[in-house]
Amino acid sequence: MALQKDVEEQFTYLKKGSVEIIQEDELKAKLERSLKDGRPLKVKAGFDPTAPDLHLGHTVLLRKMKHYQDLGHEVIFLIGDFTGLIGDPSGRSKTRPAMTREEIDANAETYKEQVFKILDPETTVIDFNARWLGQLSSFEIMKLMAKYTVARILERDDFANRLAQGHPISTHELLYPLMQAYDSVALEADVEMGGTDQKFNLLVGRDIQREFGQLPQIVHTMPLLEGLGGVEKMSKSLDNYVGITEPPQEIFGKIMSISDPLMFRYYELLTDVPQADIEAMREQAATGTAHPRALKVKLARSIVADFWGEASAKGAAEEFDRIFTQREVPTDMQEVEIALDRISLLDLLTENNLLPSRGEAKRMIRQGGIYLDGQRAEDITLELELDKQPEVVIKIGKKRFYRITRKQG
RNA sequence: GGGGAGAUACCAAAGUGGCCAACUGGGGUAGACUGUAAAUCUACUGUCGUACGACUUCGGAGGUUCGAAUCCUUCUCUCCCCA
Repeated sequence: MALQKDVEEQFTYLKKGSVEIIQEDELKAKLERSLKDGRPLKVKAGFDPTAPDLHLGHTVLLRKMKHYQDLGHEVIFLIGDFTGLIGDPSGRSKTRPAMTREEIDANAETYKEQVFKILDPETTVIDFNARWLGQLSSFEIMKLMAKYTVARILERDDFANRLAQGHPISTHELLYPLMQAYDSVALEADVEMGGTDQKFNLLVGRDIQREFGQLPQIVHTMPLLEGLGGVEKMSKSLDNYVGITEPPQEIFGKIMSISDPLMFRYYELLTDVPQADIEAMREQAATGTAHPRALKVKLARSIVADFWGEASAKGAAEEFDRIFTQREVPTDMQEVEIALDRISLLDLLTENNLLPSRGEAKRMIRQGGIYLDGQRAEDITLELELDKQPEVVIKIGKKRFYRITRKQG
């Protein structure tokens, strides 16, 4: 397919949205050669198996990987099952807990199911680095370690910071960049992609490949997507993420809750809307010719459509409007069945894990955060009479709805 | 190997025998205002009881004391300096 496209055209397509390509002229040269020999480039990106669910942050990178595929290159989705045993120190101020074999396997499976929402299932190669890292003898590891110096490893931001702040660094963590670099050797990667936080690791890959007599890979970094709060990067552990398998309604709602500045950032990284159009929207929002809310709706729809299709996106938008603009009850909500005729509100909330403790539930009621069929619950001692009223809709906070029903039989 | 410092709730960080369920900041949650935006304001943020209150928490284990996050012993972990 696109191996016919000329080099400049490919390069422009690949560069869009990227933070850095090291070195640009080397990439062009590689594209040139690939075109001449009819041999696709090997593009590698490693994924840590800690997050069983992909979120929008990952899709920034995946979208770019897809671009390589669009051009006919070979994309290798590398699951770091071996390095996951170490725990990537990237962006961490603490040592990441190592995972068990079982956890890694389970997570890897989940990954495979999800990446194909973005990547082409026909051409994507999925690999595991335990395949070669697990085979290395301690002698070979020593030889690998001999190829790099402690000072250079400690240059890395994460390590330098942790050292400066007196946080512990375990010795095995120092090996992480070398292991990842060796992946590139084993795969003979032409390009390695990653978030900007990966820059150091990716660069080590170049050095180590050179040591092994290979042409150094191109380092291609993408921005890190900010999480819903807009400050920290999107991550599962911070719970500020939008998972790509989440239901349309959830995704839509989460996107609607982001701030305006963040919305434009998301436009840049999560849609194919051209940069010029984004700037125009920014202008319109600032001058009041367009309501920011409308722009956000458009963004939310676009993202939902990526994973669930246009129809679901439309449905999600309508549902959102119904609940939050017209303040009606959602059409679908989680059901909770109760096998009692009477139950106190507190028991209901805590025994079904709607809230973590009775104290929390009381607090919510006192603060006016609990609604029953649209009526604010004022009384902590309130009892529901399910024998008289077998169905009641309970709203917790702004966004959580449950349908409570009397269990029959 | 030697010497010193430290481990407090989600994070940071006070507290060094009773006034400590533990200052303060951040984060989070709820409410007001809104566009489920931002900013702002208010409240809450260990468990249990409607509540006066009770109970369990300050790295682990043991001890001293009427009483311990605070003192002692020991264990685990971390950082710094010297070699």
